[in-house]
Amino acid sequence: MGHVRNYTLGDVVARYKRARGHSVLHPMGWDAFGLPAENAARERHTHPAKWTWDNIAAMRAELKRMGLSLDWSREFATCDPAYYGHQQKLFLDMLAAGLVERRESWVNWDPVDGTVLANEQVIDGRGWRSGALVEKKRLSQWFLKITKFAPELLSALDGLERWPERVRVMQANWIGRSEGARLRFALAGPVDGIETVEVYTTRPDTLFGMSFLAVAPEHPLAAAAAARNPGAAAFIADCRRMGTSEAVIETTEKKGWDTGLRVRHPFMPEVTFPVWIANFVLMEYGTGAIFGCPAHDQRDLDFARKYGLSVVPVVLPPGEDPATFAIGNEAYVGPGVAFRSGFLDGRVSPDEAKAAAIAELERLGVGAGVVNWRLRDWGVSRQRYWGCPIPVIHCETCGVVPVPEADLPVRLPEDVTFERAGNPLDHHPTWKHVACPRCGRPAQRETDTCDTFVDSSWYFARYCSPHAEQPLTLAAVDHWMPVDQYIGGIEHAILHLLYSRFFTRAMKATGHISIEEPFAGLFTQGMVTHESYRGEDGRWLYPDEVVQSDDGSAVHGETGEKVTVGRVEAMSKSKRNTVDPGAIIARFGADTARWFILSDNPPDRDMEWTEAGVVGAYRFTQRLFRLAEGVAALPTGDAVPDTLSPAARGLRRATHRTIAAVTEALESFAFNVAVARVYELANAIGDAEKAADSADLRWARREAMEMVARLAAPMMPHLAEEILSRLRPGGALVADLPWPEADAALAAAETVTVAVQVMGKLRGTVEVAPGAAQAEVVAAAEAEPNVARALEGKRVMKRIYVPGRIVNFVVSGPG
RNA sequence: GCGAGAGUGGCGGAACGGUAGACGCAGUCGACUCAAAAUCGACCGGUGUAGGCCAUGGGGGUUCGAAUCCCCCCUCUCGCACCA
Repeated sequence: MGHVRNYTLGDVVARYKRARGHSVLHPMGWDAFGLPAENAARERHTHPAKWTWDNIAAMRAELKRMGLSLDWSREFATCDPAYYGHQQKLFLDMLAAGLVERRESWVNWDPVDGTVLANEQVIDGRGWRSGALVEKKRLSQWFLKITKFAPELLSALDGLERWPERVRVMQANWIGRSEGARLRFALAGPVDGIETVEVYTTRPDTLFGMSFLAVAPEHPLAAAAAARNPGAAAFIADCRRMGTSEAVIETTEKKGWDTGLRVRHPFMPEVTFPVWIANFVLMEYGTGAIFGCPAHDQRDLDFARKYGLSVVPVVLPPGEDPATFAIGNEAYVGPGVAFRSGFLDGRVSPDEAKAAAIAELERLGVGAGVVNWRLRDWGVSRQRYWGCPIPVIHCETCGVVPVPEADLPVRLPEDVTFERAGNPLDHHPTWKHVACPRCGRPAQRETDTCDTFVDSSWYFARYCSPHAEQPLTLAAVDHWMPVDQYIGGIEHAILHLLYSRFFTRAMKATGHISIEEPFAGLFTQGMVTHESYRGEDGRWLYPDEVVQSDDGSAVHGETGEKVTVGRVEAMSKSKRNTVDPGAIIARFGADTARWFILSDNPPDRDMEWTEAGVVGAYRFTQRLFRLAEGVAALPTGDAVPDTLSPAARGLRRATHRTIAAVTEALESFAFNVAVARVYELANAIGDAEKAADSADLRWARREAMEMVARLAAPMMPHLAEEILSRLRPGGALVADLPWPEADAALAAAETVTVAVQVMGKLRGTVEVAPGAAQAEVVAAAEAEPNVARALEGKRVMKRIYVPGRIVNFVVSGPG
């Protein structure tokens, strides 16, 4: 249902923009690789390809029934070699351009299943299937060098004006530009030839407040310590069981191990500090080592308190006395003045003191000011079957050799088994054994496949020329790209959208496209949620198994057992709180489903799917149809009226105001408001039915009814056509008509209601002409009886008048 | 833990810093009906006999005026790099 909502929103935009005269490309495709297909294969002994294609067929049928105005001639699936072969070409071009790199990194390893686990497959540190304690394991992996583009991925965010501000902020924080210093601490005595430890810090101004140095468990110095100290080795082994996800690392209890090694302070060579291994220091960020200043960093403080390390404040907050200022359980991270800091004393922290500290580090030749990025390169290797094969060959003589272009696509073998643990591509009997394209000797294919984020990082551009023999054709992408309106869930705010932004740049660098930013406009929609239900034995129940009993409580429709109604949450198969779109369409029709989806709430929020809401939408479709039949039955041939009775003028005003209001609502994605305006106009037509019949009112009713159909058409296209065909037998299709324009003169108000306040409290309202002079409005306001009573005995100090809106009297006096 | 959002009647929600609750759902009463459904009409935040007062998660602040802007707090949601 989440997809159905997403595509319904897109279809409204597509139909609306088409009516506004735009040439709209509204395609559909399938992001079809990934874990779910492999999980299904393991659990149900079906082939991932069959499972995937069956799902695609079912979903395609569903979308077609929704009446989406999609260009199906451009459809493709990412699991089709006709698609992923082009992706392999892109990969090879990026490899040649130096945008791909092979290096080692850590993965979650399930020692029992003998397989790499996704973070979501690690539950409380254990493999989801085997229950074994997960270990970190080092593997050689492929990386796309997104960090090369970090500066422009950040700066270009400013140009994405039609993106939600929060998404831009999240991406900026994710890229994480920071200015700080890299500096080397000399070890008091070298270990295994290691003489210094390099540290990155954003707070060189607090160096004099140092109390320890900490390295990541994966840091070479940690390994050196482990080699001579079993305790350190055990601590590192313990850290290896923590998993690789940052959320886990950050929420796990902070722990450390004192290696016994010591480093000299760069500004105070005679003073040394202990070197700890800490489980919260990330090898991937900065240099994998930090200096700890507990007084001015909360995490360092927690660590120092736990292990009894010194806490020395060196930044004095404004108004504090240097003699008495002390740190309790909260680090001071605000601005101040450096003290107890040697040559930094008296400098303003952080800015001035930072600059001075960096200058000194540079003078001493032990460090430098640097810009650091939080963004890491994108590891795309997956040790899995159901993904795009990475098109390289490993040869003992030639090393890594790209698959020749003529041999693309590298196809997945179909005869694979999921009975064995590990990657089916790796233990396939023949697939990986090939001759080296360069020297002809026996060699092996890469058995890793691509992260599915790669598949979804360029599909939007492929729609421009979906059948081309190259990945993209410049003429087509130059014509269509960038995507004018992209719609997706907020859960994609960072990864998918950032990868796509990077990939577009990488495609430009390899000559496939001429733009940098793939999505000019972005809208993030909320999830679809539903109540969840459980039977007496705690098993989850589907909504259509549950009925209301006579006393209003929920019971099982067949067995009558009591049902516990759980919280409203995102639809998921595991909780069975899903609704089948096909069944809804069969029962109520596509327009009802679309109307409910759009009317329920603002599209960027989560929507709750309710039976009552669907029924309400269905009733409205019936009501519109009845109204239309009533209007269609009126005698035709009335001329455009020259003068209007009050009833007809009122209806025409409502019609033209509705045109303006619906247009504005659609432009701003306020589809629920657009729906409300259509309801209002329908209500006005209903009222007009009861008024005395006259030629001008008949004309106004026809106009109003036609506009209801045309304004609702992007949302309920089928009924709109039906209504218009009755109003204008043999006439145009709504889909072929331009979007209606409001007549400002007809929409104009005859009087406006001005609210009258006394000291900001509403005391009455007055009706005035739209252009009435201030003096006139204020006089009318003062004359209003209730206002006059409130003003009695008071002195009016000030009269505030906002034309057409409000008068506010500021008074003084008793009471 | 860190980053980003959200919070308004019984429910979904509306509201350029200017009459809080448009519109819909549910509900109550009435009409129609033998009856029910459908449909149509009226009512529908709380409280008070009333003038009124109280109400937009909680607490402060800015302003003639705050759901809207600022600060602190609470709750929920999304993301945290191998779910996509």
